[in-house]
Amino acid sequence: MNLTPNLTSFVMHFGEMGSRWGFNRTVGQMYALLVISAEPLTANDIAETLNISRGNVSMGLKELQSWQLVQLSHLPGDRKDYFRAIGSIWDMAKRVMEERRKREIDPTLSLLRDMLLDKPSNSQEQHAQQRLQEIHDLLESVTKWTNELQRLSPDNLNTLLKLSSGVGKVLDMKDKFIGKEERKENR
Amino acid sequence: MNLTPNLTSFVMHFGEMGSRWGFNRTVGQMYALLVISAEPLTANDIAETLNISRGNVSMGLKELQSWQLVQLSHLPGDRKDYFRAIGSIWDMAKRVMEERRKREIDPTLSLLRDMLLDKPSNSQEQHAQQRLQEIHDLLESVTKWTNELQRLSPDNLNTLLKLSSGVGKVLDMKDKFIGKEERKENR
DNA sequence: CTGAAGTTTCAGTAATTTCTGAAAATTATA
DNA sequence: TATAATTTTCAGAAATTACTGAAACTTCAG
Repeated sequence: MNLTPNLTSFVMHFGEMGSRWGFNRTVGQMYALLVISAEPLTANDIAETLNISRGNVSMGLKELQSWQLVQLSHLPGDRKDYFRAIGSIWDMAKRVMEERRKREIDPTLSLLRDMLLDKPSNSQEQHAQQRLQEIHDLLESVTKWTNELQRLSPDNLNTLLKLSSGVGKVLDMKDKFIGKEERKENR
Repeated sequence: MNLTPNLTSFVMHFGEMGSRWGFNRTVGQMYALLVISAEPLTANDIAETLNISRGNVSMGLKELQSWQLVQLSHLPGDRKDYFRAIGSIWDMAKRVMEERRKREIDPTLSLLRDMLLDKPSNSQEQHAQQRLQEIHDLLESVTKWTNELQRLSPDNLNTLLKLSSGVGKVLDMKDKFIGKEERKENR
């Protein structure tokens, strides 16, 4: 398959970004290609279009499938495996968030839980535990919140994002009007 | 400086996680160490405690300063540079979010804006542009929303997180009660 | 100005991650 | 069952990223 220069540059860019989003360059390229492609593609199509090895494509597709971003399908009378991107772009964002939470937050949270069970054995640990507690609470809030997001439909996610920025403004107002003393109590 | 085994394992763990959060292993370790330490530390303290080279510490501190997570301070009558973690843990979360948005979202958003200005030159581009538009809109929403978050105090951030999960439930209810037809119109 | 105390830089090396491609495995067809 | 079509695996090569440590630089005190 041949891409226009514009689309090629998008695919390449997405590859670079991919590495920041948790998958490697070629996996990013592969996903971008599948997203913009109108029809499902075979692994060979992908390898050819992106100039990467067949083996690499196979591994990349496996990863994209494990992220549930890509789906295998078959054409009648054709033995080859065809792949296409599944879900809306919001679904993909949710998947990425969830995956990142698993990798980036969950392990730390569980380590922190364990550490906070131990009584601090000296003043160094005493001070450290306060800090750890703060981190723990933060991560726990974020986890709860992302769980919540997972359950929402794309429509509702959109609504929520918009509501949130409004609420942010309201909370700001509250701060402006309520006296310092009262605010201190809430800390 | 000598850490208890517990704290050592936390620092090491944070190092591993660091690489997933956008900075490398030793930078993560350095930050963890500074966060749990009651007093500011010198670059030498850090190098010794973590068993890493002095040069590496220097580079790492520079990076942490650029993220505005660590601050240089001086002790009276002492020429050495002391460093400490600044801000609450929420401030650090905000910084990480902002930094990641800059690296992970902004460049893609600006590429997409440019691409969407071009008229699609054939049916392949036609289809692709629809997809790109969706991605663009998503990224733009997320950007607006993170800008909003940046402005909130830790207190209000907390409140907002809690509110959001409530709102999520309400939106769910709406979906349950409103008939399918009506929902379709909103798509 | 000199040198001691401290910090930064950066070329080279080490460690890690990604990619290739040939061989092995799988699956369908005749 | 044999064989042809296709996919997967994985050892090693290539590319990337992180780290070291010696040399260069900065700053200050005498």
